[in-house]
Amino acid sequence: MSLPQPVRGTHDLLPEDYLRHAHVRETAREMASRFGYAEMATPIFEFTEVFARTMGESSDVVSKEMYSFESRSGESMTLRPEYTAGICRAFISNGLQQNVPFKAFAAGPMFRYERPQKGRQRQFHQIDVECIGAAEAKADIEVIAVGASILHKLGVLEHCTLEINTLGDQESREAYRAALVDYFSDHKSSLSKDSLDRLGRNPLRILDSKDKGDRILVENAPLFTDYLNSFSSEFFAEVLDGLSLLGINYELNRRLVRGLDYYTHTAFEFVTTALGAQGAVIAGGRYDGLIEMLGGKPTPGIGWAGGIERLAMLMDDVPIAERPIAIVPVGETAEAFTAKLAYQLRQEGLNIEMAFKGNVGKRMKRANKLNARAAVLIGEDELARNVCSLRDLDQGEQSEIPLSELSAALGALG
RNA sequence: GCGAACGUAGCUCAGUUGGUUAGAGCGCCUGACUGUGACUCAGGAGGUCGGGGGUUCAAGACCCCUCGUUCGCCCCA
Repeated sequence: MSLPQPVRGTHDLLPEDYLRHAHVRETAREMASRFGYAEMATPIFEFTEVFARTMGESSDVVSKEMYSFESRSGESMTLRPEYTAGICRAFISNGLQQNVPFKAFAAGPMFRYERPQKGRQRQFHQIDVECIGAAEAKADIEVIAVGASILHKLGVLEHCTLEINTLGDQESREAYRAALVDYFSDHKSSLSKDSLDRLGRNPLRILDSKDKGDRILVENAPLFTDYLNSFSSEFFAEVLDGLSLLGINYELNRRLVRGLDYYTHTAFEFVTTALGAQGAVIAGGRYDGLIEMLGGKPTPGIGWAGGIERLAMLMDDVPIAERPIAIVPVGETAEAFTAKLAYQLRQEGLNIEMAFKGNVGKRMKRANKLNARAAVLIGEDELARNVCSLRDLDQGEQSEIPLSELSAALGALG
C-alpha cells in the first residue's frame, strides 16, 4: 500500500473518533464552567521565547521537542507544546491583572516532536484549566476539584489515582536542590547514566528514576520535608485538608516532581495504569514564578493540562451519534415533495436523512446503517391521500398517519 | 535520542522446511425482494504481500537499508 499517509505522530480524527474527543471536550468545558472557568483560546503558535523562557532551556520540551520555524519576518516561531505559557502571555498582553483571579478553560492541539507511542503523539490535544492571580491554597484545591469532577463525569475517575506532592516555594526548592546535588555528587560513581545527566539539569528528577541502583541511593537521599520552610509546609497541609474536606482521594508521592522550571508548591497528577508507559491523564501544579518570567508583574498561578486522546482511550462507552429520521420517497413523483418536507423538518430542528438516489430497498438499508430511529415513506399513494407511512425501525411497526401530524409524531419518538 | 518486536484486501487475521493464477471472516457492491431495513441465499469488486535493494532456478517467507506502528527507556498530557 503506498496510499498517502499522515505525517508521523499525527492522526486523522474520523467522525467516530471525533465524537469521543468532542465528548471529552464538552464534558470538560461544562464542568469547568460550573466552577467559573470560561473558555478562551490563544494562537496555536507563539514567539519561541514564550515557551523557551518559561519552560526552561534545559527542559526536554524546549531542548529537543519543539516544532520551531522561522517566519518570513525572520522571527522564530513555535507551535505550542502546551497551553499554560500561552495563556499567561495572553494574561499579560491583555492587561488582565485587573480581573484576578482570572479563571480560564481552553482546549486544542499541541505539538511535540517526540517518539510516538500509545497515548503519545506529535500532534495531540489537551484540555486545560488555569487560575491566575490567586495565591490561596483554595485555588489549588479548586483547580484539582475541577479535574476530579471532569474525570468523574467522564466515568474514568475510578481508573485514576491522584498523586500529589509539594515542591515548596522558591527558597525551599533551592535549598533542597542544593542538598540533593551535594548528596548525589558524593555518589556519582553509582548513579545511572541518565541520572548523572539529570544531576546537572534537574536533580529532583533523580528521585523518580526507575533505575534499581538509583532507587537504592534515593532511599537515603535527603527528604524534601526537611527542607520545606514553614510557609511551604503549612500551605501544602492546607491544600491536603481542603481535598479531604471535598472527599477527593489522593496519595502523597514524595518523588513526584515536574519537568518544567516554572512549577512551585503543589504538583499533582491523575495517573492510570491502563495506558502503558503514559500514566498521566491530567497533570499540573502551581507556577508562581511564571508570569514574572514572561515579563509581567509577580503573579501567582495554578493550573493543569489533560490529554484528550488519553482520556478518550480510558472511556468505556462510546457516545452515540444523534439518530436521524430517514425520509424515503417511493417513486419519482414523490421526490420533489419529500425534498421539500425534509428541508422543512430540518428547519424545525429534526435530524433528517435523505439519500440522493436508490430504490426503496436501498434507502431502507441505508437508513438502517445510519441507525435511523424511523423511516417516513411517501409515494404516490400517500401523496394522493395526504398521509405518510411511518415506520419505527426499532419496533419494526409501521402505521399510516396524516402528514399534518408527522411533525408531532416524530417529536414523540424520543 | 537509545533498545526490542511487528508491517499480507477497507478492518481483524491465515499463509506449513522459500515452489504454479496469495486465502478466510467481517465490511463494501449487485441480485433473489422493480413500495420496505436488521436475518438468509447467490454472485462480484478489492492486494505491485509498507517501500527499495540483495541472495536464489524460484521470495509474502531469507539478508541489508528505509518508512511506519507497537512495547520499554528518556520525557511527558
